[in-house]
Amino acid sequence: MQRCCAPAAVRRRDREGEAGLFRTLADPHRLAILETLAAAEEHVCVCDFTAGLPLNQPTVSHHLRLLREAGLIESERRGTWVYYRLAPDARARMQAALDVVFDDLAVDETHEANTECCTVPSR
Amino acid sequence: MQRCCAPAAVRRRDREGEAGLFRTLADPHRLAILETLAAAEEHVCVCDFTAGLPLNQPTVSHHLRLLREAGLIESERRGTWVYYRLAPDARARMQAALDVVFDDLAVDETHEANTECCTVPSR
DNA sequence: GAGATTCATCGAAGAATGTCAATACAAGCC
DNA sequence: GGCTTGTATTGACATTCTTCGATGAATCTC
Repeated sequence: MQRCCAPAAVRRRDREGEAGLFRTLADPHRLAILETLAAAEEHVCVCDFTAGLPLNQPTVSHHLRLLREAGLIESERRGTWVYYRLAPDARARMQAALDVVFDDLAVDETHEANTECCTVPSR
Repeated sequence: MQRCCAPAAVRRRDREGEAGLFRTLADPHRLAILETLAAAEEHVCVCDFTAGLPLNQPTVSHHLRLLREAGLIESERRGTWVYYRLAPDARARMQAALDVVFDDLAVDETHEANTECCTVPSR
């Protein structure tokens, strides 16, 4: 009787934070905002997003809030206008989230002895 | 009368595909599956996921289907068991999606003349 | 063939999300 | 002060997502 596979493969670390970061990027309009901010040399006015995106103003504000709460962008008020810019570590944090998933780091911290695995056919 | 900012900042390219990829990673259990497959040397049996994740079997199957439909993982049946592995280009595709957002490439393809920008205060 | 096991699919319930109209808040101007 | 403009928040609705029980499909053993 053999196991179907290596006994304890499944990683069980909590990836809620990384999943939340990816969820923040899981909307094309938020990607457009991030892409705009990443390409902009200066801060970008909210009014540019309300004018440039096919969304109403409250929806734009909603997406900006989600990005801000995720720590990916930062805001600054200048008089009547509010300007947004990419957070300095935005890209690094997204890259780190990706690396956590695809790099085989931290080997012994997440395994669990899965002693009731299936058996393998003769094949 | 001055503009509040550079006239045509907002990117308007369709990022539905990239957003869909990020949405696929926007769940901690799917991240655990990907992380497991990335760390595994061999293919991983579905039974390992149903045993190792705090989810019922139909839910595990659902997540595997989403990952498979996104092209991030591949399946292979061996007799009764089904084995999954990371798609060869999975990481590269996620990296490309990230780069599209944060790299300032393809400068002239996405701008739109936003001629009705706000004005800037004297400051 | 019948029965058992593994995995996928279906259908439904609850939660989360995207969107917008209405409204509130903040700042500048008269 | 009141008025106007830019932005944020609230409340509601429709859609999507996560989850699970029930069921179906595929394969193996007897």
